[in-house]
Amino acid sequence: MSDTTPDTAPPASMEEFGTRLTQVSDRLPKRLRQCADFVARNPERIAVSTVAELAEAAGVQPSAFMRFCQIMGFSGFSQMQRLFRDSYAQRWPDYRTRLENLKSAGNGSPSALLAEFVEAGRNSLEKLAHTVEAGALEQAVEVLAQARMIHLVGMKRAFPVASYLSYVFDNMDIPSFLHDRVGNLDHRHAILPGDALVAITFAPYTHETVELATYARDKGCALVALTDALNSPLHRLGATALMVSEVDVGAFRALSATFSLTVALAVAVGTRRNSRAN
Amino acid sequence: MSDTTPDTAPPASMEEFGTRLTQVSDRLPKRLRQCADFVARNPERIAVSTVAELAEAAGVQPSAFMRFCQIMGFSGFSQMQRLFRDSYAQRWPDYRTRLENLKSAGNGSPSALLAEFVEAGRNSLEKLAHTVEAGALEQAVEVLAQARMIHLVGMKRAFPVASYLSYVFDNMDIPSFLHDRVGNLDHRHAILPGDALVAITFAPYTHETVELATYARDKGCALVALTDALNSPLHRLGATALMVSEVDVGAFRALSATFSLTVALAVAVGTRRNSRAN
DNA sequence: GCCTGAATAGAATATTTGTTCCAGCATATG
DNA sequence: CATATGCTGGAACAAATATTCTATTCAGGC
Repeated sequence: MSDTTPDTAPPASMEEFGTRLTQVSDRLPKRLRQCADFVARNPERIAVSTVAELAEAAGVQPSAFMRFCQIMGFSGFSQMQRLFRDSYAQRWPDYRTRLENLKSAGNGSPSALLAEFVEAGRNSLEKLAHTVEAGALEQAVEVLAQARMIHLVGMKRAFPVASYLSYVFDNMDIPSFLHDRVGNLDHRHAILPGDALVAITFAPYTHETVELATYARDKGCALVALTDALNSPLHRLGATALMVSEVDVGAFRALSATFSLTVALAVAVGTRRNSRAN
Repeated sequence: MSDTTPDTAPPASMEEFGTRLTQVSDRLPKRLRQCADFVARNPERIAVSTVAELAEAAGVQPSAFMRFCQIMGFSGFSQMQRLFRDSYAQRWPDYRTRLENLKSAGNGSPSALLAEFVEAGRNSLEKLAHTVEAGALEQAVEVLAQARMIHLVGMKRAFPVASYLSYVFDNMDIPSFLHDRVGNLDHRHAILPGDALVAITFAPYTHETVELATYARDKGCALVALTDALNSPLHRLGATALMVSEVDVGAFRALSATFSLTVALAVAVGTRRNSRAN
C-alpha cells in the first residue's frame, strides 16, 4: 500500500457518509469532534459553503476541518462537497451526452427508448421534490378549495393534464369547467368572480392559454399555474405557480412528474373541500 | 450616475428574480436567451455549480453567462449565486427527511401528498421496466408503423393518455384519429381495414373502449392495447398488449409510468415510420 | 517535572474559479 | 453597399478558495 492510498474508499452516498460518521465520531479528538457534530447538525450547509465559512461556524480552524474530511475518507474538502452537491440534485440530466446516447444506443430499439424515458421520468420526479415549494403548493390548494368553480385550461401537450384534472375533480363532485375549445367555442364568459382558473402551459407557451388566464385575472379570479420555468408568462399575471420541468429525451418530454403533481394537487383540494363541507 | 452604478438594484429574493427574468427575457440576444431559459428551467443548479459548469450545460461560454448575470442586475455570478445559496439553505431543512417524514406523519398536508405520489411514481416506473416485454413493445411499434391510420380510444382516466398520443402523432405528421366521443358522436365508420387501433383502458374497464376495440378487430384492424393487467378484456381480443400498472396512493393513481410508456411508444413509432418514408 | 507523541493554529502555497478585456463576427441601419 | 452597433468567443487576469506545511501547544506516561 503506497503512501497516498487512503485507508478506506470515500463514501459514495449519503447513507455511507452517515454510517462512516457514526463509526468514527466516538474516537475523535476535541476539534475533530466539533467538526463531526457540526456536520451532523447542518448537513445542508456543506454543499453551499466554503471551508472557511464552515470552519468558523463550527468553531475550528480551516485546517482542522480539512483533517476531518480526510478522516471521513475523502481526499479533501472538495471531494466531500461534491458528494453533497450531487446528492442535492441527483444526477442532473446532461443534455448533450444524453442526446448522443439516444442517437447511438437508441438505434431504433423501442426497449432502449423506453428505458430512456423511464430514467427521464425518475429524474423528473426527483427534481419535482426540489422545485415545488411547499408554500406555493399549500397556497394553490387553499385557493382552489375556496373557489366556487374551478376552470381548467391547457392546450397541446398540456391538454392531457387539464383533462385529467377535470376527470379527477368530477369524481370528487367538485364543480369544474374544462375549456377545451371544442368547436372553437370560447366559453370565457363562464368565468365569474369567485371562480378560480388552473392554467397549464409549457414552453413554448400557448397563446390562448395565457390569454384566457389574463382574462380571468382581470375578472378578479384566482389563478393557479402549472408551468415549467421561472420565466413563464403566467408568472407575470401573479399566478400561484407550481413549477414542474420534465427531463427531456431528445426533443421529447413525457409528463411523468407533471401527473404526480397534478394528482397530488387534485386530491389535496378534494380532501380540503370535503372537510370544509362537513 | 457613476460608471459602476448598476442600472437597477439586484434582485433580493427569488420572487424578484423571477419578475426580472420575465421582464428581460423577451429582448435578449441568442446566447443570453439561452442562459435565461436554462436558468428558468434549472434554478436549483445555480446554488451548487460553477459558472463553467452552468455555461456548458446551457451551451454558452462562461463569459456569456457572466453578461447574463449582469443584465439580471447582479455585479457578477458570485452575487447571483449568493441569492440562490441563501434560498437553498432555507428550503433544505426538510429536504432529506421530507419523503419519509411527511409520509409517515400523514398529516394531510399537500406536500405530504405530493411526496406520496412522487414515491408512487418512482415505484411505478421501476415496475414498468420489468413488466413491459421487449417483444410486445417491438411488435406494437411495428404494427403501428405499418398502419395506414392510427385510431386512438381512451375514456375517463385513460383519456389523457389517448389525447397525448394524438398530440404527439400529430407533431410527427402521423395520421391519427382520436375517438373522443365529443357530442356523443360515434366515428367507428372511420375505422377501415389497414388501420390500427390503440385502445387504452384500466380497471374497471370502460365498456365503450372495449366495444370499439371489438369492432375494429372484426374489421380486420390491428389492435394495440395499453392496459393494466393480464385479465384485461383487451387480451381476449388478441391485442398486442402493453401492461403498465400504477402504484396507487389510497384510492388514487397517477399516470407517471403510463406516460413514460406512451411517449416511448409514440417516439419509436414515429422514428420507424419516418425512416421507412425516406 | 520532563519527555514523547499527537493535535492544533496560523501562515504559506497551489489550485480552482470568477471576472474582465479585446479582437473578430454578425446584425441592424442609413 | 458602407457604416455603426452590438454580440460572441476565447484568452488573460484577478480573486477566492482549497490544501499543505510547520512551529507551537497540549495531554499523558515515565
